[in-house]
This record gives sequence, C-alpha cells and structure tokens, in this order.
Amino acid sequence: MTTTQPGPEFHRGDFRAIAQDLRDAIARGDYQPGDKLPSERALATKHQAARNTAREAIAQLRHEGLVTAEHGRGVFVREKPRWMRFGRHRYSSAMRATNELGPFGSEAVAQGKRPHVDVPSIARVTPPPDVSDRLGLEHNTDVVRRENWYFADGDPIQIGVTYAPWAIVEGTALADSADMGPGGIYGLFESLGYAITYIREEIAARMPTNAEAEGLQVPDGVPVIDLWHTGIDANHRPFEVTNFVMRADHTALDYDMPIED
Amino acid sequence: MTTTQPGPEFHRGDFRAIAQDLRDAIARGDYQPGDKLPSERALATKHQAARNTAREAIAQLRHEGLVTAEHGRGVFVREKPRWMRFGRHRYSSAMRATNELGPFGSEAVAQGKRPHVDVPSIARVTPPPDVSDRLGLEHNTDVVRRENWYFADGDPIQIGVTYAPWAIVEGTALADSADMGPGGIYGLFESLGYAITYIREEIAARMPTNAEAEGLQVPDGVPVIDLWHTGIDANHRPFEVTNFVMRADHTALDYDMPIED
DNA sequence: GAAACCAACTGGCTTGAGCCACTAATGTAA
DNA sequence: TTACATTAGTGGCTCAAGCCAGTTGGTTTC
Repeated sequence: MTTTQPGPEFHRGDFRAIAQDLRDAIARGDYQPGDKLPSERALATKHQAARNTAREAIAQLRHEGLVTAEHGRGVFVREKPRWMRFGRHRYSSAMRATNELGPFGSEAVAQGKRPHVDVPSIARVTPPPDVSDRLGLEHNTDVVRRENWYFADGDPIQIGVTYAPWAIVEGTALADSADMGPGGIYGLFESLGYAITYIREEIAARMPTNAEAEGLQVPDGVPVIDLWHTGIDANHRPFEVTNFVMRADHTALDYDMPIED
Repeated sequence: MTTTQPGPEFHRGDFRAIAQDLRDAIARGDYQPGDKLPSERALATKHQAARNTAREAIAQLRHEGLVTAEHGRGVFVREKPRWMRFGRHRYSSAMRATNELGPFGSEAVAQGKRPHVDVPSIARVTPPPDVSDRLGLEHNTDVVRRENWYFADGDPIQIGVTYAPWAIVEGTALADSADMGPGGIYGLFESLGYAITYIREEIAARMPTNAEAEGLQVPDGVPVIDLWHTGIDANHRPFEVTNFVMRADHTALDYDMPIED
C-alpha cells in the first residue's frame, strides 16, 4: 500500500475475521469432518492478508480443537471421536465377574476399538504427600507405584498411576507383576481383605503438560481430565489411589449415584 | 546473516527453547505466581531472537495456562486460584436445611469469596433433543428453561441452564420466578412430589466456545468442565436436567459414592 | 492539591520475505 | 514390476520492521 494516507489504516487482513470465516464455513458444513481446509497461502490470498495472518487464524482454530494440522499434508477438520464413558460401575463385582477385559477394554470394544494395556513400570517408592494423604499414611511410608497406559487402536487414551501401601501388597502379584489374574486388581485386593465398597473421585480438567501432550499424543486444543480415584473398603479404609490423566476428547465420565446412602 | 554457508543453519532463536527456559524458571520459582515475566522485547534480545519468536514462546505458555498477558502491562505467572469443589452432597436435604446460601454460595464463602447468582432468563421452550432424552420426554413437549450465572467476587465462574417439564412446574415459582424460597429449587420440587433421590452426572471437558470464553471471561489455556446433571426421584423418574459449564481453573468435582447400592 | 499532559514501556497485530521438513504424485531407470 | 529420484505443494518456523493500543508514572499547568 502507498503511504499517502496517514489516517486510520484499514487492516486488509485480520486473523479474527479469517478464523470466524472458517468457523462459520465448518458450522455450515462447507467443510466436513476430515475435509481439508484451503492452504495457508490460499487463505492469505483470498483474504488479501499475509501468510502469517492466515496462519494465526488457523492456530486459533487449532487451539479451539476444531482442526488439526498435518505437516506437509494440510489442515483438516477434526473428526469427532466416539467417547468412552467411565462410571462407578466399572468397579462393581458384577463387572469383574462377567468381564475378562476390564472396564477399559470393554468400553473400547463397545466403541469398536482394539484395546491394549501397557504396564511400563512397577516399583516400590516413597509417595508424594498428596498420595500419602489420600491413603491415610505417614509421609515416609512406602507404597507400590504401578503405571498403566491404556491404548485404543494403538492410540494412547489414558494413563493411570496406581499407588497402594507396600504393607498390603508385599509378596503379592500387586507388588511386581503386570498380570493381576482373572479377578483383576480389585479381585486381588478383595482376596487380601480389602473389598472395594466406596470410591472417591476428584475430578479436574486442565491443559496437558508438555510431557503429557507428547506421551498421550494430545492434539492442540484438547484438555485432559485429571482424576484422582480412591478405593475404600467396607471399614472406610482407603487402600488404593489412582491418578488418571485422560484425553478429554476421547473420554467422558458418567456417574449415577444416590444422594444419601 | 550472510549467505556464504549453505549448510545446516543454526537457529539463533527457537521458541521452544525460550518457552522451556521460562517454564524451568517458573518451576524453579524464579518467577512466582503474580510475578511479571521479562518483556517480549527483552526476551528476544536475551535469546538473540526476533520479537515474534519470543512472542510465540509466550503464546505457548499462555495456551498451557501457565501465564496470562495483560495489554500494556506485561505477562504474569498465573496465580493458582483456590478451587471450589462440588459433589453429590450439595443435593442432600441436610444441605438444604442448614444452608441458606445454596451449594455454590457456601462453597464460595468457604473460599473467602463473595457469591452472587444472576438469573437472566426464565422461559417456556421446546427443548433440544438431548434434554428431552434425559428427561424422558417426547421431543415436542415443552419445558421451562432457567439460566443461572454464578459469580464469585464479581467474576463469573459457572453457568447453569436448568430444564424441567412444563407440566410439573406450571403455576409455580419454578416457571417464572428467580426466587425459589428457603428450600431452594430442590425444596420446591420436593413439595411438588419430586424428591431428589438419585442423580446422574455426565462429565466432559473441552475448550470453551467463543461465546463461553467471552461470557465466562476464561483466560487463554483454561478449559471448561461441561457437566450434564439429571435429578431423579425415588421412583426413578427424571424431573430436572441442568447443564453446567464451569471454568476448569476454579472448579473441581468431588464425589464419594458406594460402588453398589 | 488536582487535573491535564506527555513520554516511555508494554503487549497486539500485521507485513512480506525466506528457508526448512514433510508428503504425495510423477517420472525414470533398473 | 520394482526401486529410486524428482518436483510441486503443504505446514513449521524465523526474521526484521512497523504501527496500534493499553498502562504507568512523572511533569506541568491551573
């Protein structure tokens, strides 16, 4: 542009306008899930803006979770993945008895996905204070720390880190084995005298840390659900704490409960 | 730089490096919550990068929810707000009997904040299908739609949109009044023959929409918790559905429940 | 003392240029 | 047919420059 007019300049490009344009087009269905958006360079030309401005608009949509960019291929409207739902009944004995797969596996299969669980580490550790507090332990009391990674169709969906007092698990499969046997982890706890009767679920949501974004391959604009689960027996003794971090675009929680018990 | 060396160029600036530098500094405590980070221009100089590169690094931290930028003032490490926790007992009759403020108000007061609830609209509408389904109604059956905005210290924290069958609420305060009387909304429902006995809570997390980000004044990098709550009476009839959208940086959910009832 | 002004500093946003890395389709040689 | 280059197109990232719009604090003026 020439510099003849020093008055209030008209912005030829405005990344908000471009972003809103794309949002509207997606909402209208001009671009369906999976469709490719115009290239950054094409958008810039169309809106008479610099490529960087178009780029900023796309960054906006990415952070909103509307689209994903693939290096060398293009920008695509995000497909809405089916959700896996988890609730209190995944801890029920009926679930344990009838289901070989465990709660994650059965949810995955119900969604037509191939489940897979990885147990990269089992170790005896001194736990962080928030774990000790939830377990009602002194801060220097050792626990077992079991890390679980849950995959659906090869994609990591959630991480669960389980802690239980060493005094309880010592000498059992809980202390050193990935395989919990047919009853699963809660079947094993029950055989040790800790039948899961109550649970406490503390639920928060936040953006993933750097490490989580990499490990869970969380795309831009997708938060994680940060869930602290405590298993409590009939005598109101907590015996197990698990911290789940789940991709919020694949996961929902679904609880039904009585108001007063 | 000169073009004499066509080999692999050394990037003087790299927004990831700058971002990690700042993350580390914040983690170390070099910058405390509320502290001001160096200006974009200062960061650029320090890292021998262009201002845009430093700017990109800061954008990264903003999206992670670590810092907030204030136009004309600077970039500040985000203060961790105290969390308001909500669980199933907020629906208990004991809560109703002893507490004039309601569950939101009492949580706010417990956190040292001044609560305030706004009811901008009460109307008779034909509900969206997901509401009808949750209420077990035909899709053309009218309901009352009550919109509630919850504030703490003047800041909007959550929005709740409640739906209930028009056939139930017609002629009562539920149909047209913001004031529910001493027993609150569930007291009123109980007097109409619908005592809340079970609840169902469907919990998801996502980034806020444009409108929500404005209405709730959600800063960058903060997701929202999207909660569908259904109130169910002793005969297992759903009589009320509320969709809460809450700032995830101020809100956590805390449920304890028996595994089997 | 109060109000108005001003200068310096901050982030917000855009431009246009350039190089790189990755992908997919095409062509070519074995 | 297979394997390997080539090439065009894509997003990733950086640079240097500039203008705008808030904020803050000091100075001047009344």
